[in-house]
Amino acid sequence: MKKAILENTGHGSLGNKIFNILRDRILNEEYAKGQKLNEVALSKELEISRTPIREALKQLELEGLVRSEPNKGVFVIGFSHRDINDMLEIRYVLEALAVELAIERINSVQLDKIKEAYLAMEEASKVRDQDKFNDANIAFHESIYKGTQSQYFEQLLRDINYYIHVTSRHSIKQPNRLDSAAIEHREIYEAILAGDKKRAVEKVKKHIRKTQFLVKHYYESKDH
Amino acid sequence: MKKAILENTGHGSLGNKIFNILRDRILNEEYAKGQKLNEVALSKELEISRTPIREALKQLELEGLVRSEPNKGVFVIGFSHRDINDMLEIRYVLEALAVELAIERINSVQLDKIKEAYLAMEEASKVRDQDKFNDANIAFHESIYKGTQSQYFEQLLRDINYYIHVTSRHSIKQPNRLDSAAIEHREIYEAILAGDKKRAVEKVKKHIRKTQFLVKHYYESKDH
DNA sequence: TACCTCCTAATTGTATACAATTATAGTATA
DNA sequence: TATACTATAATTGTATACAATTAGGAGGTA
Repeated sequence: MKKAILENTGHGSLGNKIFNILRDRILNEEYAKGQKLNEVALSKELEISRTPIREALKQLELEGLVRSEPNKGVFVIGFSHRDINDMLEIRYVLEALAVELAIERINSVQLDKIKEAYLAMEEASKVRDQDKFNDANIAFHESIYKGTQSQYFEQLLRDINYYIHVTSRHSIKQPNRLDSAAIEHREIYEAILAGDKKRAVEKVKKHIRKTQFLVKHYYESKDH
Repeated sequence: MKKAILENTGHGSLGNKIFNILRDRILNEEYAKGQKLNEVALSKELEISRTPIREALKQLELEGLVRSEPNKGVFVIGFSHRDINDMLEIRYVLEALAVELAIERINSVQLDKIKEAYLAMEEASKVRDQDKFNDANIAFHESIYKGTQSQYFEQLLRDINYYIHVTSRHSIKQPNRLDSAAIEHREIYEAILAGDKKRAVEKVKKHIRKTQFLVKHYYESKDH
């Protein structure tokens, strides 16, 4: 019964599945800030042993979503609007760097995937399919990360992007945003294809700043 | 007998100690690239159970130093000179961003620690104490990271900095580098103290670029 | 009441046992 | 010889048992 929760959740070991579940819970603020994540309670709830739970908690700790106090337990750190904004600032500089490296190093397969993702975004934009658009959006950026041919870079940006995406996905759900976002991605793709670093960096920066502005605006309007 | 290896190695749980040991081994290239890290072999060598070993391997995986194949094991990824340079590029943009944020947010305690670290560097430079200089250097930068008041930022930059420090520490061991490095840090500190973002960013960038140049030069001369 | 001490229960840390998967080697077959 | 199959060993994944540490409360004392 309860195990259904595990079935549609990522692939790989139980630990990874639990990690995905807990990460989403934290990013969706289902746990209060500072709340302790009890191992046996979680293992009972999810009907598995403590071992995969501990694996997942370790992973969350390294992602910076919980902090672990020796012999005491792990506690939810949570995040503020400022944290989200900081993440976007980090993403701003790193995406710009990534696209520069990608232009130098990307191969044709990865380039095709960018194009594919961009076309999917354009299509999703036309039919107003937010979910499809989001998936294509993620695929677009991850293809750029892969293009850097840097394992570390790829992983780093994927994590940051996921964090931002989950925490601020509501703020981007604006129907008329899809069209402009599609255009922005097209511009980025074309600059990469042309091997024009300067233009690519400029377009990426413009895109991230726009996203940042929307997120910020969303939270400010929510606070008042 | 063998347990002596664990005694001077970090604090906290066994898993963390093992993590530190294995990370240093990988960064010091004591394991060949692609080599498999066998859990029972490691647990026998270090005379502990598999549990802390697995913890450490998980941590290494998230740091991007090993990759894990389901039901097969974890394998050393290793790193190239290009990886080190990529790290320095990432550090270049992130340190610049960090110092900007730090100027906005830093408190007096953290500011004092920067000053303290800078003075220690100057002293170490005078007496040509490389180890003391390195420690102070790390403390200096980590105080800036803390000044951002961003848990995530702090952790991210600490990891990157450690990676760079361990992999390229030989290249920076140049006695006459100490003096100029001390001056560079002094300039950074003074700019932070004055709250001059523009100048601080400029000085940080100059400092990282210089480090990057030395590391690059070192590896290029080693290759030929 | 306030504070200390001790005891017990709860919780985390580590070791071991068991299950599931994968690698290896040997044999049979074409 | 080369290939496919099978049995066995080795290895990882998960569960459970045990050890060490911490939290919380009962009871005593000033």
